[in-house]
Amino acid sequence: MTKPVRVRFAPSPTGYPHVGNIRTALFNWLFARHSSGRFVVRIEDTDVTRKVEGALEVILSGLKWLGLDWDEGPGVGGDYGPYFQSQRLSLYREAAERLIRQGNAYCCYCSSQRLKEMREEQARRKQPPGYDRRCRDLSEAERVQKEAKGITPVVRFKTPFEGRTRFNDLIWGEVVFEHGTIDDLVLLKSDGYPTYHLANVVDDHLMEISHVLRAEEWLSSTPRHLLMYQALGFEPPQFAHLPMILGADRAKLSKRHGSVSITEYREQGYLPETMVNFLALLGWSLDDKAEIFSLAELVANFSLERVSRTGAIFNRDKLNWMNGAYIRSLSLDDFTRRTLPFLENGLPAGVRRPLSIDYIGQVMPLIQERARTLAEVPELTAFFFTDELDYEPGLLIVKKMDRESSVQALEAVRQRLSPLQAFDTVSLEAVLRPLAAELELKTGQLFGTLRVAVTGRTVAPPLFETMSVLGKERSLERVGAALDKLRSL
RNA sequence: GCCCCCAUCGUCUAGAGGCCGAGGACACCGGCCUUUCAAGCCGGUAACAGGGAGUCGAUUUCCCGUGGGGGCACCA
Repeated sequence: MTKPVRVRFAPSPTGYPHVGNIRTALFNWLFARHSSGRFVVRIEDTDVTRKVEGALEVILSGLKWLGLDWDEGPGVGGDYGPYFQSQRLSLYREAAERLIRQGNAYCCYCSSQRLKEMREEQARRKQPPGYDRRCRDLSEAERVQKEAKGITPVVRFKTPFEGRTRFNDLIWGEVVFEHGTIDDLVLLKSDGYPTYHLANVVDDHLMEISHVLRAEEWLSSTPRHLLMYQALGFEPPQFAHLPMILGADRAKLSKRHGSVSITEYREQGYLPETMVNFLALLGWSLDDKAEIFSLAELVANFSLERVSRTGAIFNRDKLNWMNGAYIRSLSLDDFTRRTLPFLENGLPAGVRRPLSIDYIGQVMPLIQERARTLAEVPELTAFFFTDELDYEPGLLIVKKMDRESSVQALEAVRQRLSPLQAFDTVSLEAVLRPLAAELELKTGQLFGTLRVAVTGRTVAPPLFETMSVLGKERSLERVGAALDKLRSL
């Protein structure tokens, strides 16, 4: 009989949620949901010195944003709590003490100064760094003496000198490590907090975690963990190490590569469904065709067998494309609703607030298929909201035209449009297209000039739609302003 | 330095001995559509790093090398 699937995402509140961490969370979540298992969030707050205030909240809100809900953990509780390691200190201490009693661990009194010098010396001699085990076989008398000096020891694991540990990683297959290459790692720090290694093993066991899905960077510490499971008499979970997410230079994705926090993508106007889909495809694929997956489709199709072993570069171009595709697939209402906060934030301060929902509703259809991120919508649509257009007058003179012909064209436009009753796209086209012919201009010339007059830019949404949304009065005002600019040239 | 791992277009990847003179997607380049830009449609450029072994036959198996990554903290 197989044990029920229980997986966990175990972030450390030492910084904002890196997309790599989020990808790990996503895969854990997908695996749990696919196998009707439980997804646990456990907070690994054992590094007091690196703790970042507010990071926890950001991590959790990031998960919520993406739709990754958890069955046990912060805010929801569960039968295996507490879910903060800082509240489980006695459990780790007990485990460490037991290991000492059993002869699997020992107190180490070496100062961090000595350890540092030792590592430097090892580096100088081009030897692999590692603890030299000076305290491994201290006599009782020596220990008493050290204690008398007031030194608070750390607890180290007694890694066997001989033998090897092999395990079958669900993604990497069989992996073997010689014990001789593993030093005596610290289990309990001198401040009484456990290291990741100890806390992880103890908690994964106590929380009955069945599968550990974590990044590849943990692969080489897995044998240490296995050794600890063995010493503690715990049955280890199954391990699956996920490929790394890389920067453009193929190194582990980090700050210097630009945006790495999921919150930055949120702020930059990427949709959660884009991030989920994109991250899922970094290291996992279904077949040789499918690119766009909803969360539900991912749940239905996810499997570890289809996770690759190769690190994947985070490709911003593809992310942008995908976000554009998702934006286009949104209903107009949904698109508008999601864009609203970005408009509130991004439109020039001079634009009167509150923004008119009705007016925005008219603008949004013109921009939806052109936006790649929500954050660029304000920039793309600013001319709809501002009264004064600030642009280079020269832009009004398009290809094969000069100042005179441009003035003429805009004057003609003004004359023909002034008496218009209906200012809809059909009426506008019915007037302006013939006008171009009449003026012996290509439509591109007339419309190009007019586009600049009305929007202040050469690239904009379709002209007639734009003018229709702006309305007759404002459109003609802008034509007038353009004429002034041209004449002052 | 030591240990572990990885290796198909620029990027994400499909490919589990003949279906591959290698497929899809992004990006890029053409073309169509078109009032600009997008979107859409059509087409194109572009990869199995190298060397052995084994096989009737290797992108696909094994070995060697090469390149890359990860780890080696009282950080996770």
